[in-house]
Amino acid sequence: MTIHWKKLNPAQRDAVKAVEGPVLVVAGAGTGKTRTIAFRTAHMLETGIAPESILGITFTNKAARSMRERVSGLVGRDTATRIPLSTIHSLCARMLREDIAALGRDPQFSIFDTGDQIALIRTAMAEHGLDPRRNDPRPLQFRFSTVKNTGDADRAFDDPQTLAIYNRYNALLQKNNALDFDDLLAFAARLLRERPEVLAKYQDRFRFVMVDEYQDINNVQYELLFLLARAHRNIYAVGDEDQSIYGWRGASMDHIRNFEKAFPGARIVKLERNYRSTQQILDASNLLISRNTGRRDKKLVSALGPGFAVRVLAAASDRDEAAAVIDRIISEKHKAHLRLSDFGVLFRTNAQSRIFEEALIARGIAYVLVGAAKFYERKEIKDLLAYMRFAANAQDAAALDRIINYPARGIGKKSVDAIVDFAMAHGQPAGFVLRDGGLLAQLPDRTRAGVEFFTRIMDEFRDRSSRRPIADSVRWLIEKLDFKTVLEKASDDVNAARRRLENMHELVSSLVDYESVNRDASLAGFLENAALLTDERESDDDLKEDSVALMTLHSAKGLEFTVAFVVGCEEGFLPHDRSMDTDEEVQEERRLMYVGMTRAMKRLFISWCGARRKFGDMVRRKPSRFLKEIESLVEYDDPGEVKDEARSAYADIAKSQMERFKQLFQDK
DNA sequence: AAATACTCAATTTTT
DNA sequence: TTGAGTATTT
Repeated sequence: MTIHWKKLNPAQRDAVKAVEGPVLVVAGAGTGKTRTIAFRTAHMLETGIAPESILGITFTNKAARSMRERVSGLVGRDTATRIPLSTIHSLCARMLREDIAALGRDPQFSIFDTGDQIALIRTAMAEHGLDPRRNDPRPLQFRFSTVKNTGDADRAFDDPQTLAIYNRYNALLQKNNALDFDDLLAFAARLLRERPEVLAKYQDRFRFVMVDEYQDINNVQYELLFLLARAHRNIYAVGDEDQSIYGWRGASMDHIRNFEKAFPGARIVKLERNYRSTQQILDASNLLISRNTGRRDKKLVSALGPGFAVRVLAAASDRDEAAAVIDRIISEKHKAHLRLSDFGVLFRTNAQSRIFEEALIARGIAYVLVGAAKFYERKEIKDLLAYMRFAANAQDAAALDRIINYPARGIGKKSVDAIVDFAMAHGQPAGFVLRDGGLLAQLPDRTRAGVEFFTRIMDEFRDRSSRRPIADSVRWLIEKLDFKTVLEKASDDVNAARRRLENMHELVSSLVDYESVNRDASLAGFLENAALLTDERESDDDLKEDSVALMTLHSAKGLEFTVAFVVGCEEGFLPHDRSMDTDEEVQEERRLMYVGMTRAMKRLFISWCGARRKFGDMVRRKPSRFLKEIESLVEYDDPGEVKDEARSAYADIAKSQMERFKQLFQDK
């Protein structure tokens, strides 16, 4: 295998050759980031570096997958699979399974997702005299997460009650022998910080550290990476501050901005040649983002020629906006011989999708809602996983709570409380008291029968799961609990029931896959995968059909469309009403718009409307300040052009809107 | 325990 | 307007 250096531009070549020492690659949108990382990896392997020593960190499973695929294409699958390339969460999970005992915790821990966290926080709230029905636990969940990602709970919580709930929440996690997503990082960081021998082991194992999306790391992730790289200083960070859109989740741009300070002598390589979009799209995007302060100066230059100007569609109402966008999709599709999958409609909030969906359905155009209904978040999957979790970790009370009476077997809320109280009183995890004679004696007959049935099922399931194939034991469970009937009863439509059952079997299939690639497959191992795999698994029908993609601006990051629409470009959406109090927030909103704009390859449309229905009633809307900022580089839609395909009503409205649009800007 | 009625809140969501 | 979650009824 040899590197084809000619396939790289000079900046990319520099980035590929930079192997030793700290390197920051500033990779603008569409500048061939993945290609560069893949080539660099191949280059390293060619110089004799062991694949096992190159740690590759991404934030999403999807990114990890695509990275591995690209490297596979260059160095072959056998070598590529040996590279430890994973999300930072799964890296931490693996380190903790190996070494968490050094911190006095059980390596068999469960991983709690947001739903499990909420349940525990509810309990903790109730115990501290805060009624979870009157007080929404979600803001607390959010705050706790932020605290774990930035550190120091004592300072973060002003009132003692919140601090007490936070401490209780963590105690409950420990009782469940569980870690939440943030704990995975926090415990891993603590492990490396407090156990020098463990740190030395990983520093030695991972001689080269490579991090994607460096602009999105938080403080804990930074500490982790810093510790790993401290000794050898081989850290390769790739990112683009202009695409940092997760500040609200604790990501901090300080790290990418202070890279040279953290790693003195660092090399900076800028990738500015863009292979995705035409120049006029980039000009408008560059102009918009140049309004942000404190950024490293960067200007994307297209390798594809000038192309078309960015076009603004102004509509009278939200329905008209949807109609105008769809008219454009139809006319561009014919004009440029495109497929539906060449089009992407990008919006700020999920609620905006509905009106586009309705309009698309009405006109018989296929679409996919990207990011919706994540596979592992579906109820039937979580239920099934809860059985597996409880089998793997009998302390996992959150899982128990989910399944002890599902399918219904006569165990009511009262009885569940009794079980929990009993467990508390005896200082034992709930799962362990289920077969206690003293407890069973207090339960009514029907309930006792239910509990005994549940215990029997769990025993047999656990026993079967300890042998391979594990998939068979899950199939057995689905049969034994008769989920087919249960699901049919629970859903009003037969198709929904069928789909849910199919999803359960889909989970079994992924278990089969897992067992076929992992020699030492275990229930716990599979669960770890599942807990960290919150990606949607695209279903077969999504892949088959040619369809327009609908998604939020956040989920559009990393994607590209021949023709992209950034819709709802109004004050209130961009920037969002809830994110315009501080300049920091507005700048992040601007980056969000920038991410949306740079998704477009050949044509970019930006739309807005003068009135839209919100929470039931019509409200007036004004065009976004961001539109104003790029006004000099956009053209307004000429309704005449789409007349053939469009309803004539649209043409009239658009004409009047165009006038109004200009007026609105003059008002300012 | 399940079905139905009411109340309240509504940004984004890599794991 | 829609939905999630809770309270009330059957």
